[in-house]
Amino acid sequence: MVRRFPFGTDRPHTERSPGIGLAFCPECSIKYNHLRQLDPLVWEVSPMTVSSYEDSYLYRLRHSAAHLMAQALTELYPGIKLAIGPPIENGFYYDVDAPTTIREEDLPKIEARMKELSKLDQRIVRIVAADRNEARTKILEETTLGQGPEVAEYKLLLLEAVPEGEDVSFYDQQRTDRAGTHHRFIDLCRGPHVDTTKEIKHFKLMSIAGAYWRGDVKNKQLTRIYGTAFESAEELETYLHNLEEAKKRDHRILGRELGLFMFSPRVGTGLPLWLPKGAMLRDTMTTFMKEEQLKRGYDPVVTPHIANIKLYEKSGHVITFREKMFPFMEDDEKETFILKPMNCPFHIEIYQSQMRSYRDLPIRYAEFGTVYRYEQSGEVTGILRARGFTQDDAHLFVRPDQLLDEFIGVVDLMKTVLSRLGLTDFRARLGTKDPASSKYIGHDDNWTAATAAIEQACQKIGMEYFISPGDAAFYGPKLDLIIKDALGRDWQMGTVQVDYNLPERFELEYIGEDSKPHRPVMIHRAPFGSLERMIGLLTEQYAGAFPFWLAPVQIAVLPIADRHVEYAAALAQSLRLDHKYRVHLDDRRETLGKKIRENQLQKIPYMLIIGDRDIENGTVGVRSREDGDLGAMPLQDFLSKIDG
RNA sequence: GCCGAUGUAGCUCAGUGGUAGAGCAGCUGUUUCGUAAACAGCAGGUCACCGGUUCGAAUCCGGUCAUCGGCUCCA
Repeated sequence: MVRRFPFGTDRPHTERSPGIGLAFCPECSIKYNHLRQLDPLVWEVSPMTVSSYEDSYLYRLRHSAAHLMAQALTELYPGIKLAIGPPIENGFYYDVDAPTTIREEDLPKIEARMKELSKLDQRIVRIVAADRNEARTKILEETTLGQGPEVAEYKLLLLEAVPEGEDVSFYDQQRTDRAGTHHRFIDLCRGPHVDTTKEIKHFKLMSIAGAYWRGDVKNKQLTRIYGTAFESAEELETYLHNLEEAKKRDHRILGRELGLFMFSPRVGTGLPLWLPKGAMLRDTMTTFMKEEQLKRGYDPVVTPHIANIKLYEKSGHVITFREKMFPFMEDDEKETFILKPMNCPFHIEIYQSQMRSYRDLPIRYAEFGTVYRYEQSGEVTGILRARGFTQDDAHLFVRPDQLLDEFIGVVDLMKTVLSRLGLTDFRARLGTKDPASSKYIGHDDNWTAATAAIEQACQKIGMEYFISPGDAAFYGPKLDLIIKDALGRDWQMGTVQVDYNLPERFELEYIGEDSKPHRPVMIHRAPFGSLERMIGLLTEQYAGAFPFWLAPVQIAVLPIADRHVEYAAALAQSLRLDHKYRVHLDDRRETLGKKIRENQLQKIPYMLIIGDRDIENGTVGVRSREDGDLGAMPLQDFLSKIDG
């Protein structure tokens, strides 16, 4: 691909490796990797995609920024143990085991030292060890920079993890000062890096966090320092600005501003209270889903919020999730009850309440079931991760020969739902069993069959997915829809799970054509995932400006003066009763300007302004959320406008 | 649960050892208005909570709780 760029809008970012620069097209906001310069104005380029971020200059720059930070940390905190420091989606981090606590107030100091080190124009040189022994010696003698072998603790562990036959490389940041003394900072690293520290100019250290060595909670917790780096000051500035803007879209802020939901410490962590407008939103979404499900042959059921614990002992949930359940309701003399953490066992009970024939299947039980899970304190995040939430749950009991079609039907429903909600930016994740873990129940044969069913269904319906080992439910593999929030964090939304194991545990049966008992397969599914998480995410996606069909208030009627209130009230009531719109009458004695401002900030799709002229002519003054004042029009014209 | 940060009026925030502040919101009055904030007045806080240091603490120290950013986890 050859593309011509206006002079000055592109640039090779490193003279020493001209083949891998980056170009930016300002008109189309697309970044390109430039492959080759054909003449002064023309580069051969390829569009930069997510998968090639790893090959980009930016990726190397951030990786080098992590090393630069490690160098500063090594100087400022003698005895610090370096672990790993990779580039990540929006920057980089380095995990360290520091001799003293590093606080956020220390970041400016570290940043300042990085700036100095950057300016020293240290050459970054790749060194490949001849063999493992030499690598080991280098780690112990050179990367420790005379601080003693103990600072190499994590690097030695990393060396063991380098696959046999792969080069073991080091990157050395070296310079010679005016007195002629040679300085170096050498770190075990696969690379690649930029050529000199001077290239690392536009960076910022963002935050400090704890992170377990190798991501395992049983290991020591290290200190992780996050930073970001860009190729230009403008890009860094834009990134930081966008981050601030994204925070304004945070569902927790909009939830309060728009009157959707609230939390109260007197109620409890992670237990949302739904306010009138939020409750309206829930109703609209629930109604939509119920209608879709009725079209597709689901049967509604309703089950209690608590149950005898024995039910969950049988399902296997108590053993796996005891610590994540709300405290049990115990009475030594009587039964023990628990708040339900999920709905499956109830639907299984309903299935088992009578003999099922092969002719009855598939059976699809749907319920908006509110469940309670005692998430760890640090895990609760507004309504995206609450301790009480409502799943748009259903369980399908199907014959093995129906599994594929039923699974496809569910994926089709999910696609319908996503498209109706206007969510286009999602990924599908196939969570499979991690062979190394012992948390999974059931025979391998079942797991293989279930996983194959999902893959087959996805292929048939053209759903692209990526495989994530270890992300299965404990009873079966699953296909999850992953969507990002305003801050770019991934959230699991809708889910479909194929389950051979609970039917076995509960000894579910149906009588086949051959008059013999057979075992059904279960599909667990929730297209939204939960109402709470989906509403939180939609709030961020739309920045609170919900599409007309979802908006809790669709139309605000604004009388200009007291004498218009009666007419406006009648109009509002007619819109409610005759046209089934959700209408708010703003009859406060405020100026029109103020009412317009406030209803606009409430992101109401349409305002109808009523004054003398409108009453006289039978018109309404229409103001749209997106396009502002549309002027006066006959009511009928407004109605046909919003109907279309 | 762990690491780091934050907690002052309903909201957004100022106040670094000496009598708690502003804007918006609220209330009262005036204004009756044509497309993003009328005007005036009033009221509102155990400075998250508990303990300590001090003649004196919103401010310094310790603990607890909640929230935020991560880590781990997510049936």
